[in-house]
Amino acid sequence: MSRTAALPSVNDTALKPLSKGQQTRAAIIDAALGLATPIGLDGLSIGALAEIMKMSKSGVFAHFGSREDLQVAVVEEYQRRFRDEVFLPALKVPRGVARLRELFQRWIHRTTLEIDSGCLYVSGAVEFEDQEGPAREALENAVQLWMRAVARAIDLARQTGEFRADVDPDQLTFEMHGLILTLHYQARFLRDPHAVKRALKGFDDLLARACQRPTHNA
Amino acid sequence: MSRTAALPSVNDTALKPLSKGQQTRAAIIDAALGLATPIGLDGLSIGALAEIMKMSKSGVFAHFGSREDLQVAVVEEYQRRFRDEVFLPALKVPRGVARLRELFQRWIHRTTLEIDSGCLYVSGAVEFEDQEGPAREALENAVQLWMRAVARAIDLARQTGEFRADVDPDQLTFEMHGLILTLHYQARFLRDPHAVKRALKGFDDLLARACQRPTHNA
DNA sequence: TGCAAAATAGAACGACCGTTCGATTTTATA
DNA sequence: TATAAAATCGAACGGTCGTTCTATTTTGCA
Repeated sequence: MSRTAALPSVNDTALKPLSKGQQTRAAIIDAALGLATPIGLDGLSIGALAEIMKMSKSGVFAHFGSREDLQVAVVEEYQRRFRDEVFLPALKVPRGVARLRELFQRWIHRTTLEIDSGCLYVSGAVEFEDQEGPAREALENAVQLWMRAVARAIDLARQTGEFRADVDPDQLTFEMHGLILTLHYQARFLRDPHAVKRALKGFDDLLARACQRPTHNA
Repeated sequence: MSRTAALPSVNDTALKPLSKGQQTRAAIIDAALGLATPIGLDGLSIGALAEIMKMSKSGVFAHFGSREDLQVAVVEEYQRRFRDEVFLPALKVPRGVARLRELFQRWIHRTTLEIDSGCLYVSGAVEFEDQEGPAREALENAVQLWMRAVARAIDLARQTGEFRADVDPDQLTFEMHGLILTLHYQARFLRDPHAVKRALKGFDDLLARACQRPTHNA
């Protein structure tokens, strides 16, 4: 309840050196993340988590009011890392196509790493499709925020004049998301070794289409 | 074990009018499909299934040697319906772009219906990413078969000369799959009302690109 | 119609789940 | 260092799960 929207940075390194409780809590969340990314948030069990942490079930449980709160904490930590690895570094690249390209490459790179570990934004979306509650809300907020960030980067590429004026940021975001999702699907489930190459090729085609001056219709 | 690859049609209507056991088995699978599409194959519980069927747990269980066999049966039934609704009808359309378009439209249509109910090829892929066994194999076989069917339809559109000669069927299949996956994601999880429109627009762009004569490089 | 075979029921099992509660240990502070 | 607070433990709870048994009922065929 205290920081649903704030999402303070990991690098906030406040002067206080973290109490014992806070640092075990952080360690639990870290372990939970490693457990939830392959199996999913639904498969996350407190018993298994306790075993990894070499703690009692109730000891782990006490750090979160409920399993649901644990799931929310895991989602927020995942979001934090995604933001730090993908979004923030890309802001250093000048706005326009260059930044969008950087954004997508980092997105691809992270997805590539997740071919072995799994992606919470994918598994979570499937698990919480029909299921309401705070965990779903946290997940949806995180994804929506990221989608809007991508659309904004596209819009900036249009404002710089690199993209055609009639490029629809939401449409292009949709198609980029599609490339990521099918990359994940083909590589992680179907074990297709060519998936990364295909996603990059697809993105190049999208860029070419968004840049090209209108040569013809249909 | 008896029909892993055969997958006999529902319309095989053999002369024998189905024994009592066979028809309750079919009814159970039907109910299981309705239960598994929203929740997933992992969430499929024999207890819940028994309640729906108004049978005892052991009564339901007896029709399948194990929960795993039940999952396989559900996947095969899902595959059968997908084939009957999407693939087979499209074969009546002449090969080429027309048939490919028919294929995709039916695919989209089915995905649209599944915005409320869920898709086994999506939820199953997530659930069985790291999990070996017959259920995963059945699922992977079904999806691979469908991917190959799409790629074949694309190749035929190339052979008719409608598509450029350098169009890569697997690449285009990859991108079409992406449109479907993000349609499912955006519509079912994020509840975006524009998702269908975006997927259709994306497909039109893919077609235009595959048809157009090489006007420039860059 | 009679009878073996098939289908279903019902109870019980061990395992794991999230959660609660009271006791105990560890931490942080005055 | 004493002491209140925070952290952790251990046992137990009710629940659901897949699965296994043994009866009992229902089916289908001679």
